[in-house]
Amino acid sequence: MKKEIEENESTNFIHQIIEKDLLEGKNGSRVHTRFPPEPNGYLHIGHAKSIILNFSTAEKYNGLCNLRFDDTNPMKEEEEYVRSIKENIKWLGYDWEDRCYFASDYFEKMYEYAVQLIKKGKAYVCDLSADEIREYRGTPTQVGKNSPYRNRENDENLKLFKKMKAGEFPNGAKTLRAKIDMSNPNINMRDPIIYRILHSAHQNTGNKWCIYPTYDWAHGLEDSIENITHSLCTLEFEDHRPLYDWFLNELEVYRPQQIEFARLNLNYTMMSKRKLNELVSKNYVNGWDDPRMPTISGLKRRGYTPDAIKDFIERIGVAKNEGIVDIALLEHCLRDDLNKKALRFMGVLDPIKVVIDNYPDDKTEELEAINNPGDESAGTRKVPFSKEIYIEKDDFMEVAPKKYYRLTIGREVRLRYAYFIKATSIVKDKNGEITEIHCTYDPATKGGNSPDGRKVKSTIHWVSAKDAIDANVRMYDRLFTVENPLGDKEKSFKEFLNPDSLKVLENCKLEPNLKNLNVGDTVQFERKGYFILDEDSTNKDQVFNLAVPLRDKWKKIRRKR
RNA sequence: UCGGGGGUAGUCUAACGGUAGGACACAUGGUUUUGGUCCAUGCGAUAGGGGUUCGAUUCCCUUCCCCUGAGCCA
Repeated sequence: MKKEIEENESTNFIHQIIEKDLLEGKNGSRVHTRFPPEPNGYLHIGHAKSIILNFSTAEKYNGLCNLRFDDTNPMKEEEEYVRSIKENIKWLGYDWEDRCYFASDYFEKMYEYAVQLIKKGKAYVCDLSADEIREYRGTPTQVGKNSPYRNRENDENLKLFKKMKAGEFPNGAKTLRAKIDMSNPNINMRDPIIYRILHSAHQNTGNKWCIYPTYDWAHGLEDSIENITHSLCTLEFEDHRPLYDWFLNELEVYRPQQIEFARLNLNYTMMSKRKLNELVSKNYVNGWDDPRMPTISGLKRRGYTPDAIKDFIERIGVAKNEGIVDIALLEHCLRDDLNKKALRFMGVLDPIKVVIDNYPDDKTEELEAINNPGDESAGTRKVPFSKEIYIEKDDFMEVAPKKYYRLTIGREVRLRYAYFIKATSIVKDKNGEITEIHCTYDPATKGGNSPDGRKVKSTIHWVSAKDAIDANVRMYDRLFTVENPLGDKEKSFKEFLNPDSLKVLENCKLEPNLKNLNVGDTVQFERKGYFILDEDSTNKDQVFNLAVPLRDKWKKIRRKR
């Protein structure tokens, strides 16, 4: 066991704690984690960090990880979110087996525990209003004062609590509070509320309950009931740990260990569920799975793979420093993964016609192309070639700057897997726009090799005009123009939305082999980037989403000038 | 000045008293039928000040900076 652990190179402070516990035989040397989402929104990449941490930690130590919905607030939660959360976790490649639980599964038990706490004299029913409770609570620098209801007899508390449960009081009329210490410097310990009255139907329990447990009361109990060993959560719950411990200790039940880590932040996007919701509801983006969204559904539709996301999460590590990770790392992980897996094709995104004057009018050749230069087992394919082809507009320049290696009048370049061609003349329309480039080809260079050994400065991609298939390609860019869209106190994040985050190219010409793709397949368009076939495709028209562009040295050179 | 947490290259992260290392980013060169990939090289950090020690990112003291907490949200 120990050897296994040492062989695994990735380490973080949580795993160090676990390994120490294992060595000491704590919890019977068992590891059991859980991922506890509230079903009140879609999961984002920040949640992916938690999912991957919890599931992979369990995996690493031969333990288990539960999926548990923390559904203690019926006002905000919906079945639809439960569905999407399950789907996202499965997509990431994790399996909770038969251990999908709901906080609401334990409502009865939680109620009994509350009764127990009352009987112990450690909880009381309070009649203070929300405003009054706030006043009595004090401030960080000022102690609170006891509620006038704090010293009710246990029997009266019990009676009242039963009436709360029976629905005899309106919302907000009463709460059940833990009796701890109104002068505790930790505000969470100043007689926290553990039950509130909410006459609201719950998606699981219907109208059975009109009192609902608060997070602090519910969460530790859920962990305890499920025999969780290590309860991993984000830093903002650090202040709640004393309360987590207090409840379980007072109840004298099994107490898991809560460990807090820093949540993930990414630049040029944001993780706020509420604000992401606003982008969706006000149509700044096209739904939760818009490929520009940092949601797991959005990432999936963008063309991200579970492997790339896992690799990313592994690389950023787990610590207690709150940092902002560069989204370039996420993109790198995707390229890294897709470079190994994606088949290459030629697609001209912004086409201009090239006529090869000395090529026979009606001839079509099938030329052999390599599917993945890094993976011989991916094989080869045939690509049709003919007299008229399309190339990218920016692969030709009438006046070529110094470091421009591509096609220009008089210069010879290679058409990938085809022939060397040399530009001879251009045709322009009345606006001075180039409409056609005329070239000659060298028949001896078939396949792209020159028998006389002459070199060419660049290789460009192309598509046979008469064989091309049409497609729409959605070019995505970062959603925001600034690293931290929430970082400006005066301006709304909406002012930093990138107006160019989506550009639709409607006249793309693709090699015919792409016809056989299925929705969700990801490919590389050579020299351009990785693209995924989107679900909006029809039999007639394919729609591709840019997942991530290839690194582009020429772009850098151009930018410098 | 109340409580809790945190400060290691531009970014994220390791080193647990013993050569400050890795990844991304950036830069330069090589290979290349993708200005991709790959390979090589370079750049570059312990917030400040004291102390303990043969030796401190690590332990102690102190100053500074950042985050977080006053929901019947989670």
